[in-house]
Amino acid sequence: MQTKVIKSVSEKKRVILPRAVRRQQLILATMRCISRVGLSSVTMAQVTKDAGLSRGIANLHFERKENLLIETLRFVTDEYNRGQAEILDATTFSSAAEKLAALVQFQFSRSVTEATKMAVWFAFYGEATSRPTYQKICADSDARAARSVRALFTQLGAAQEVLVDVGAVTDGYIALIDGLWLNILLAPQKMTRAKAKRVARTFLEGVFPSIKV
Amino acid sequence: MQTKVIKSVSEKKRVILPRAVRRQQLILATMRCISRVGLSSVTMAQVTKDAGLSRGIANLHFERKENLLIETLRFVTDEYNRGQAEILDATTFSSAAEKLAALVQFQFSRSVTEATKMAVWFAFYGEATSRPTYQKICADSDARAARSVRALFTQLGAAQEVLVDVGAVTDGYIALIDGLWLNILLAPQKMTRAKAKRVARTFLEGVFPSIKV
DNA sequence: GCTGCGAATGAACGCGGGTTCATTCTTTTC
DNA sequence: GAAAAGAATGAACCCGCGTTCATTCGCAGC
Repeated sequence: MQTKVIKSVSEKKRVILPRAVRRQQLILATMRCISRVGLSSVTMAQVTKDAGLSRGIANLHFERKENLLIETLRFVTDEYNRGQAEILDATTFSSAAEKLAALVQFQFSRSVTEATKMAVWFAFYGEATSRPTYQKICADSDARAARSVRALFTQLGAAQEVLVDVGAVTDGYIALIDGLWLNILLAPQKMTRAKAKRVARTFLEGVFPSIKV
Repeated sequence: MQTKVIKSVSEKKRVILPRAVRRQQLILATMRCISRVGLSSVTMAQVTKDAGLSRGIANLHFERKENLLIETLRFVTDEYNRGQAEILDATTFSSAAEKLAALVQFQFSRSVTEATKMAVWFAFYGEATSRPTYQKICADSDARAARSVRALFTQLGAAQEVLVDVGAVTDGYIALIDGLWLNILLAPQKMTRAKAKRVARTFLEGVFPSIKV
């Protein structure tokens, strides 16, 4: 049989790779599986199969399924926070307004809003109420994100002639973004990335009239 | 033993109630369980125990667990939509601005934002990507809610001197509310109902300057 | 009061999924 | 080149959960 020949050639070449690589492979596979079947019905069998690895490997590198899930959440939040910080901590922008434009661009970039990541975010949000660990990771990530946005908004507010309530505006902006992401996830054909950007810019131009985002 | 006496008195008095009552009991129990342990680990045993009923009764009234979950989602969305429609379809408000104020009041009322309901909403949102049935129910509910908000905003926009992009403002408002709900769920001590209302009103006064919400 | 119907019960079943571990294979060290 | 270390495998185990169903019990009709 041809299949047999092919199989015997490609079959079972056991590869050994560093721990960090395996962990990432499994995390990425977990993300794909969550977006495909949902957090509540992901199985280790699916994840390891998707990663092209054997059944027992997850336990070797993560011990328990719960750890793999937690690391997956951390992976997504860290990646986002790093990306956002890269913009907001940068000193190369010529103005605060430009930095703000870059932020919006980033928040609705393909890499942030791609279906599999959005699905993972909200899957964990949905479980956060009942899982202290998820709750903490989400809350910490949100707090970090909010702090740096607030700093930027304070700067922008100072340049305004009209007094703005920076606290309320920051909370509002964060909420707006979360809500737009949710919309993109639930009805992607109704809420596109372009439309979402427009909505975010409308909000920002409303509160900071002097700038054009 | 006293306990024994009490037990033997209160024990196993089998009660028979109409189907609709049993279904609602189970749905309410499901909501409590989801908010306590999360959608991904609710079990039928927990639900029936929480409802104070026997193991098999859920299958008697819902056939499969999945049906009970779907009905629970429908229960929550229907309740919200009914409440919102009651305000937006009313003809007793003396002005559109007043109607808007009532809407905000409703959206952050205790009954809408109570932890158990929020938890249920977002638990299903999180699974919606991978479950067409959930997705459809959520999308339909959102669309209905958006339609009537849009109608109100169109009215309000017409009364403005400055032209507003009603579409973008509606999308923005809906997203803002969703985001605020998410914040209330994830960090209730940081985002209170009062604060959320203030943020929503700030947004509305920004886009409809002529009115005070 | 008796009977039949259907609501309610909960013990039992079977399966699916997480976890374990003996074994195999690769790499490193001496 | 041998041996030790440890990465990777996957069959097997066990537990928990959804579902079934024989049985019990309350109530309406006669």
